[in-house]
Amino acid sequence: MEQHKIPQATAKRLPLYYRYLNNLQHQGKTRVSSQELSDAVKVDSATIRRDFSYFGALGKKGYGYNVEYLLHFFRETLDQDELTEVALIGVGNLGTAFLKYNFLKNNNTKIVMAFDRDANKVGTKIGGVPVYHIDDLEEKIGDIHVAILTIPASEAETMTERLVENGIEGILNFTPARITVPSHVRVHHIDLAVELQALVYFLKHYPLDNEKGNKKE
Amino acid sequence: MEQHKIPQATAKRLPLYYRYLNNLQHQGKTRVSSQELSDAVKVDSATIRRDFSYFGALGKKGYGYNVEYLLHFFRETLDQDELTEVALIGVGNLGTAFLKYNFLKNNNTKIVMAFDRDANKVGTKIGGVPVYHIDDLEEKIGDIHVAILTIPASEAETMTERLVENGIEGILNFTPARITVPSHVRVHHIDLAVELQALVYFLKHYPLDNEKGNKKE
DNA sequence: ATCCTTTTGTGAATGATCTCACTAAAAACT
DNA sequence: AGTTTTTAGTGAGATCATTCACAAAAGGAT
Ligand SMILES: NC(=O)c1ccc[n+]([C@@H]2O[C@H](COP(=O)([O-])OP(=O)(O)OC[C@H]3O[C@@H](n4cnc5c(N)ncnc54)[C@H](O)[C@@H]3O)[C@@H](O)[C@H]2O)c1
Ligand SMILES: NC(=O)c1ccc[n+]([C@@H]2O[C@H](COP(=O)([O-])OP(=O)(O)OC[C@H]3O[C@@H](n4cnc5c(N)ncnc54)[C@H](O)[C@@H]3O)[C@@H](O)[C@H]2O)c1
Repeated sequence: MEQHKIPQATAKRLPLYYRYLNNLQHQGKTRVSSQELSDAVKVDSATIRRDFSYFGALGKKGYGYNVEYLLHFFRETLDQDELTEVALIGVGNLGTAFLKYNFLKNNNTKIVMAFDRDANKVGTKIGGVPVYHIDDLEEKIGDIHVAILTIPASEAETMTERLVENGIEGILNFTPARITVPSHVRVHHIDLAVELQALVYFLKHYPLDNEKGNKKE
Repeated sequence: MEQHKIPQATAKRLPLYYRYLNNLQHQGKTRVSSQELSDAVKVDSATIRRDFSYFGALGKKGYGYNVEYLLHFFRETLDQDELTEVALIGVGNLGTAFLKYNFLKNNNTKIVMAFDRDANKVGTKIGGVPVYHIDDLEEKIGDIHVAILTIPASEAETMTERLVENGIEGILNFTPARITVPSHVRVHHIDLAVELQALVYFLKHYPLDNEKGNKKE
């Protein structure tokens, strides 16, 4: 609850850095420069150095960064040791895919329960995660504070109210609905149809160069 | 290939506006104010007016915007009449979910074919979309220029090269790998594990207000 | 026709993020 | 030990995006 100084843009890149540093460590690399990192994660090297600098001087001039040290540092900063439990609401196409995916790899989050209103799904386990009836939400949710929302858009608003009443403070919303929440609740929207449409729009209206080279975003 | 003036941030919101305006029309509404729109899509009303203003004066002072006219205008701007065909690479958990989802609702994009290397999947149809063997990519891809990538991260770099050689210019990448592409190719990353981790990070480190009200992002 | 209300469109201020370009420190080399 | 090379950290400026706040236009009412 401390660091107010880290820009949101930086915070969003931290998990990315963290994951790549993990890869490096598994490969046995002990040092890395901002330029190498830049090539790998496709973020400008100056931006990477700036990002790291918000946490103090983590590197050594003329040497780069020590992978081990950086990882150790980020593990603390990103609370990697502390597991955050997540509930998934709506075991449909998308929800099922998430349940089968192991978010725990390089990650400190775990889906520990799922809810649906379809009696055929209730009682089963998908990817090791138990599926409960949505009517039992109040009973089962415990002190989980993060939810993934993968129900039809028409259900989103009502469900959100219910989730918030039951202590949810963070929602990853895959529904196209733009849900309304009290100000202490944080919602991140991932709108796949919009992403696809935006990509197509950029392709048509923002022509890129025609030569070799790299571009991000 | 004209409007260079529209900020990327604006371009990304256009599909969102478009979809909501469609809803309004189906509800029979003929006019809408920037404030109403703001409440619905959770974007500041001044931002909405600014966004629209890049396209000229689309509204009337003291009245708002005519839904029909705005829709007509966006339909042209977003090339809604022109269907963009998309290929999906990797019919696994996530890929299957996308195939079963109808992106065409309020949308001008359609997944028309999928590829996998798993013989059990090849030859089937999922959500009406034929699944071909990845070896037949060159033969089947035709002049599709947009691909959705849902294969394992380890395959991403090689597959990307292959896609680009076969005319792909836009990639929606769900793989954690940050792929390298020539500069005429556009990649949008959607990294679900990062999104989840970022949400958790924000929850822990960026406490929000404690009272009632709305907040976006 | 006049007045009051609504709501756009936008100049200017603010805020956020990114990037250049340089200093200084450490490493690597000779 | 001295020289060269590498590379972090950062001040300052550039770029991009959001928001304020208000004049002007149009609608609606009487
Ligand atoms: N599948 C995709 O590729 C995709 C793409 C973009 C957006 N989305 C959005 O993601 C959401 C889920 O999509 P999907 O394809 O998985 O849909 P789906 O219909 O396959 O799954 C929805 C699930 O939610 C359950 N459900 C419905 N109402 C519920 C309630 N009140 N409480 C608990 N469970 C309830 C249903 O039983 C079903 O299992 C939708 O809002 C959709 O618009 C999906
Ligand atoms: N499922 C999720 O919720 C989730 C979440 C975050 C990220 N991801 C990422 O999305 C990607 C796909 O995830 P998934 O869960 O669907 O994986 P998956 O293993 O279920 O599916 C991968 C599919 O790709 C196919 N494939 C593998 N190599 C191929 C190749 N060279 N050519 C063609 N097809 C090939 C496989 O046969 C399989 O059907 C992964 O990179 C994963 O990290 C998935």
